[in-house]
Amino acid sequence: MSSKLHFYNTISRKKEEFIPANPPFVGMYVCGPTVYGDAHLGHARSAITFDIVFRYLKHLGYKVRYVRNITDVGHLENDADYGEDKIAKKARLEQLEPMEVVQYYKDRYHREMDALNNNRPSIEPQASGHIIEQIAMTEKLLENGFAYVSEGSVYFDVEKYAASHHYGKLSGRKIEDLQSNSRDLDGQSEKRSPLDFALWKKASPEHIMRWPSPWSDGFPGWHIECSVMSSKYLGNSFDIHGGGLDLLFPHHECEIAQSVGANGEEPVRYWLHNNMITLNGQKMAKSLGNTIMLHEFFSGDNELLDQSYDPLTIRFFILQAHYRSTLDFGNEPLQAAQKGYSKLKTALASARSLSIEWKPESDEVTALINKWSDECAAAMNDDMNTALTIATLFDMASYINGLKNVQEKRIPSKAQFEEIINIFAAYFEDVLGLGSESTGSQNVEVLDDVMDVLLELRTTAKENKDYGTADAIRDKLKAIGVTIMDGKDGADWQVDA
RNA sequence: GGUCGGGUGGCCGAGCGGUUAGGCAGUGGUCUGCAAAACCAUCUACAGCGGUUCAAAUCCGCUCCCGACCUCCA
Repeated sequence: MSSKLHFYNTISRKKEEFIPANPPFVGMYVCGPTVYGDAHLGHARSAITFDIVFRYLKHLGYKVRYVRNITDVGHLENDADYGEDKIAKKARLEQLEPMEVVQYYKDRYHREMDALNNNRPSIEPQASGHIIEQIAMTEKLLENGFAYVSEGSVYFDVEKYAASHHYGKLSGRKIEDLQSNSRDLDGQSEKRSPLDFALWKKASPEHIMRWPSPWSDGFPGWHIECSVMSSKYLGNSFDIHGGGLDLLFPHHECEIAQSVGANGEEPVRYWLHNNMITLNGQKMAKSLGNTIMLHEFFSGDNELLDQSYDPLTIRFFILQAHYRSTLDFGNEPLQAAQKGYSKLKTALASARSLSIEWKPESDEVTALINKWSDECAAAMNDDMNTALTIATLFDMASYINGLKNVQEKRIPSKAQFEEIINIFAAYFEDVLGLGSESTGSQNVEVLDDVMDVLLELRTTAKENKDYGTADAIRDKLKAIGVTIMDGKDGADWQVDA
């Protein structure tokens, strides 16, 4: 196998071979959620995308430290909400402590990400726990002459920085264009240039989330937490920075400017951005009011949804598209995903319990195994083309299912079949995270025994041509979500997704 | 307006110079007491118009649509 891992690096706009700075260690930072509301499908796509990076790098043998922040200090809002901290606003609305709101949504976020089978990051730092470091970095930027104090707030001086560095290198923006396009926002009089962004913001009197600083009682700016927490846990220069495409500008551009301005080092070697999920061709966003919350998918409780969807169906749906493409949501595609996913899951389960007459090892089967193994690796290595990996898994599933047919000639040896299962499981479960966790082993065993009893009764009924009873057993089980499948040698069953 | 990215068969989606992508749906079979599942076979494509090339969904140009960012956002 000759293919090597390549990522599309946003900053160079090309696929590049991934070579960590300090192998076998890899540092990855991903922009996490603002915990003042529930997660929607877009949050799921980002989390799943970088969970795949995390899992695949580990699969390749790297030691990965995955840092994903929790934003809990709030940021400025425009319009009527100008100057008000998002979390504080919500808190007043609900008469809760701000940190109580944070805790509530953080817990829900974790539960939903767990349900999607995302591995937890290695470190999940909160912005509120790094105020001291954010103040320190702001001081460093003031010292280095890239920031200025104005009315108790501190701003990054973009023009000053741009005189000696390339501001816009990530997003491909030109500073002249930005200047001519900038809009008039309130509070810009404090800034020397509309392009400047806040490092520290003085809190208005009604703003309850606030911390003391050398400049004012206030709160950190929007971008500084990521620069601070990534360098704290991964170093001034680290391998991978991930996030949604919508964060490219200004957020990630500002992160580069801040880090370079403070530390004099280019912070990130590979920039990875996942694309958006669209609904009727438009992206899902809070501001557009067309978001569907994750818990609504799980419960089906949204008028846009025909039914509820299993979290792993959502995961599969997302992985069937490449992470850099937009993915259009719909009930029909989601239902297609549900069936396809179920097919793969069932194929793996039946492979694990398959017993047929094995043949001696054959070159033909060995060639197949090598082909599948290479295809899976090549697909993942090519900028994580999970859609292609899944296509290979479908090939393997067809082969596995076909082994029961008498006309199948390519019967493997026992060892070869075990290798096939290992490859399938390595990608399906470990890399793509699509294996469903078996819950409560003891209950499962009891259920197995109970089902054996029922199937035995039904078989007896069938032998007596008592199809009424046989069908009644099948129908009633179907009604509670268990499907009976009659086969050549006995019946099989599965719990519906 | 500026800067990017798209338009693939009934639906979703890979591919980005020569090979069946794949899934779901449809059709015809096999199997089955019936069903389900599974397997086999099969049908719909590359927005339009030009150009480059032995060869273009894939490269170039134009046209028409659509989206993203520039503002909190995955």
